[in-house]
Amino acid sequence: MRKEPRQGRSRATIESILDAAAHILGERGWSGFTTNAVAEIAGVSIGSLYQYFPNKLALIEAVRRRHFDEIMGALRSAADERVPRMKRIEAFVDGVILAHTRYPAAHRVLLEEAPRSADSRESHDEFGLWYVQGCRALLQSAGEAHAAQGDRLHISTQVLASAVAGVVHNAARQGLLSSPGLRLELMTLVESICRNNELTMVPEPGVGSCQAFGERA
Amino acid sequence: MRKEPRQGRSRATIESILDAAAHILGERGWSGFTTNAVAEIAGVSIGSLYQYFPNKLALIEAVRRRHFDEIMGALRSAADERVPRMKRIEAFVDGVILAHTRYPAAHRVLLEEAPRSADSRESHDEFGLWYVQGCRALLQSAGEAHAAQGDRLHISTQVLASAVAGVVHNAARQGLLSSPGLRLELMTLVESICRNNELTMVPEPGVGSCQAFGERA
Amino acid sequence: MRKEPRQGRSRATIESILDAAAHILGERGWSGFTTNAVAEIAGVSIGSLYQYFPNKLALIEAVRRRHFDEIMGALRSAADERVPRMKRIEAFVDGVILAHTRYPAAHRVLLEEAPRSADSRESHDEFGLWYVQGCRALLQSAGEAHAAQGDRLHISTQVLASAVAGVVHNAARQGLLSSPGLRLELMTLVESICRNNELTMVPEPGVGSCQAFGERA
Amino acid sequence: MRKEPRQGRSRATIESILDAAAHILGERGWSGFTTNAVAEIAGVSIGSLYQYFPNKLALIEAVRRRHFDEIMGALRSAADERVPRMKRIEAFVDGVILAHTRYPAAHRVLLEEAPRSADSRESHDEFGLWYVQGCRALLQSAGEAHAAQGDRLHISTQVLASAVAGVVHNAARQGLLSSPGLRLELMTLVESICRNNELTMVPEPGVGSCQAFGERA
DNA sequence: GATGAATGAGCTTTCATTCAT
DNA sequence: CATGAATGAAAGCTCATTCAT
Repeated sequence: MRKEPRQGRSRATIESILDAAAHILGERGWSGFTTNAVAEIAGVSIGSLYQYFPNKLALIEAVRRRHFDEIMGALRSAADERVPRMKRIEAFVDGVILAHTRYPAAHRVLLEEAPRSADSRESHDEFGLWYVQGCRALLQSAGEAHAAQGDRLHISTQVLASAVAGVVHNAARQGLLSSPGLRLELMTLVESICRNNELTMVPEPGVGSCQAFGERA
Repeated sequence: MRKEPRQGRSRATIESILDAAAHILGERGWSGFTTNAVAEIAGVSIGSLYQYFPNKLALIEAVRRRHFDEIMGALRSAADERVPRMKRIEAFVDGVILAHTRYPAAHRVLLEEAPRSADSRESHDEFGLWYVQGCRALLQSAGEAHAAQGDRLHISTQVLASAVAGVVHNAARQGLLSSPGLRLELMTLVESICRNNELTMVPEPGVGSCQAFGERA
Repeated sequence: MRKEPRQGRSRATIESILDAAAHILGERGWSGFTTNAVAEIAGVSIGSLYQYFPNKLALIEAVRRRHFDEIMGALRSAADERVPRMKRIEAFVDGVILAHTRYPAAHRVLLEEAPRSADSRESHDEFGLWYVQGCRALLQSAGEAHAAQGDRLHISTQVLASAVAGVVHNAARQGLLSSPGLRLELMTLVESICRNNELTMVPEPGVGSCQAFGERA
Repeated sequence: MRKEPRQGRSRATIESILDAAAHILGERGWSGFTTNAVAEIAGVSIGSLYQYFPNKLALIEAVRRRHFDEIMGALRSAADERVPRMKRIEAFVDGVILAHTRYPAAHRVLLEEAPRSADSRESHDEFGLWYVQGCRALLQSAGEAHAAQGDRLHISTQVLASAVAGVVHNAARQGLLSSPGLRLELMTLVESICRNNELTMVPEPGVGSCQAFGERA
């Protein structure tokens, strides 16, 4: 951000710019996301937009931050180890779904299409990193002592993170976000990944189908 | 395609253009996908490119077709009902992974970012439709007589399709495509979704944890 | 026009663009009429041009309108039925000549070469229609009660319109626009067509040479 | 022309190229006149076209020559001084109309839109010059001893040439070429210009309305 | 502070022309 | 002789960004 808003009206201006940005991102995709369009939808002049955001990337970075803050909230509420596992998963899924209800399509664009700011490129994306870390925490806390580690944990984490993202973003596109069935299916999915993470470590016959593919290598 | 190649060298030209296109799509994303860049990477003049592809959209449509043909091959080999369920899932997962090894990142861009050709816009994307249909077939054949139907099946299908896509595309980005762990985890994921599709229809106590969320509404 | 100018300087920009456009149209013809050339001559950037005119066609349409407004003024001043016929013809010819003095060659290009905007294509060109209507009015008012009608009038109108256009545009090309002889000859031409329109309806021997070709079919 | 055709088939090739060129010129105008399009319509490869015509300009120059030969034929037949004036005008008008019946719209494009070959630019266009000379000859022969000269003749010639061209080309566009009324009106027009050329030299009261504008300057 | 006019690099696409086959 | 694949300059147009008002 170029300068901090000092008065109330500039804070409102910034807010309307961010809303317009999220709206356009979801509605027209990254290729339809132009600063002029954002300014017009926000009802601000293009000059005002550039008074607060030095360039296009800084603008989506701000939008991204808002979105990710919501996601991270969901992950934090799922990280409380005193709560039983199911409840944690439920909190995670509900939080993630909730975070996508305002601008359903925007988040996928943010995560998949929009380029990362230059500096965070190589050290992985900052926000993406946090999200993955949150997923790993969930896996570890879920599996408690039995949780996998190393490569195995890394892969499970990636699978959990990307499966949830894929399902939620697609559901947003299909208008299925508020469907109870989707919520249920998603919880089952998360739970299944969590449980599989434990099981493959201490394979016990008959517990689940997972052992059908029992790790040999 | 604007015209069929008659001489040998033009066939080679077309092939190199498609390769370059897939390469750039994966490397620079949709916004970095410019016809000039494709021509340059392909080592042909921009004019040659336009001799075979009337416009940018026709070009990605051709790339998309190549990619989707591979995916559909995987789905077809998983559709053989005489083969046991596990084998079918294995064939599907292996086929999907294989289809992403040449240009790992390109397919996500193709599916998520790149705009569809104007005519296939409203009737859903033709290729996307086929992919989803293939997933539904897998679910139905997997669940045999017990398979869910209607809304429930619709959601399960979307979840299967988007979870697999999400995981594979992310794995491609992370360089995990060839990891055996990823393959295993993915098969477990698919199997879990398939099994859950049955179970929630005819819930039997003790079979799986899925009933923990047993449908109430 | 894409947007109305709000500040003074933009009005000047638009004016200079239109002037440059008319200039180039006359100097280099339609094939030499490129938006980049117009912008350069106008002394503005190509981006500024496109801020006011959404595309090339909208630009010439604006130039055309300016030109046609002048022509229509000439026709209107020739439509006053209280004025004697000769005076009306004089007003028409003088008006038409005057309308071509600023950018002598531009108008021919506008009328003959430049493509019409897509929407006015089939319903005949709007401006061309007005011009022809004006010519027909002149013929009818000139011939008073004796004026021809139907097919005959249609042809006379087309001949009047195209002969005047042809002569004036050629005179502009040859630098003869300001020659008094041209003005005289043009008036004679118009008067002759008007008179011929009457005579062939009520052929009286000896009145004019026109009956030499007296209509037989 | 790049090389003279030696065999029969190449003569046929050239003929079909010229026909295609005239066709396209009339149908799509100068901006739609592309060498590739001509080759395609002619049913020849683009390479063959360039074997006979070194460039685009040489091609239209050839088309122009064919057209002008027909026009010049009309003018020649109107130049025979032993024939009475009316007959000469009739021959001219009929010849001009006939010359436009094959590719009605092509000739206007040729005369008005298409650029002249570089060398004939400044010394006026060669063909255009011939046409104007023919018109002057008609005027002089028509007016016999009384014909005007100098500036006066120059202007009359330009008016005659441009009026006829304007009317005929417009008639071609409107599909009026074969209308007997058009032929009649055109002859009257030519005759009127011829007669006016004489009359203004030896003004006699009461003969025609032309003296109403009697030259004062 | 806010505005919006101005900028120009860069994109997609066309088409006259050459030359290997 | 004929073919058509290949070329690339140049066109129309967009949009991130600056800066005078």
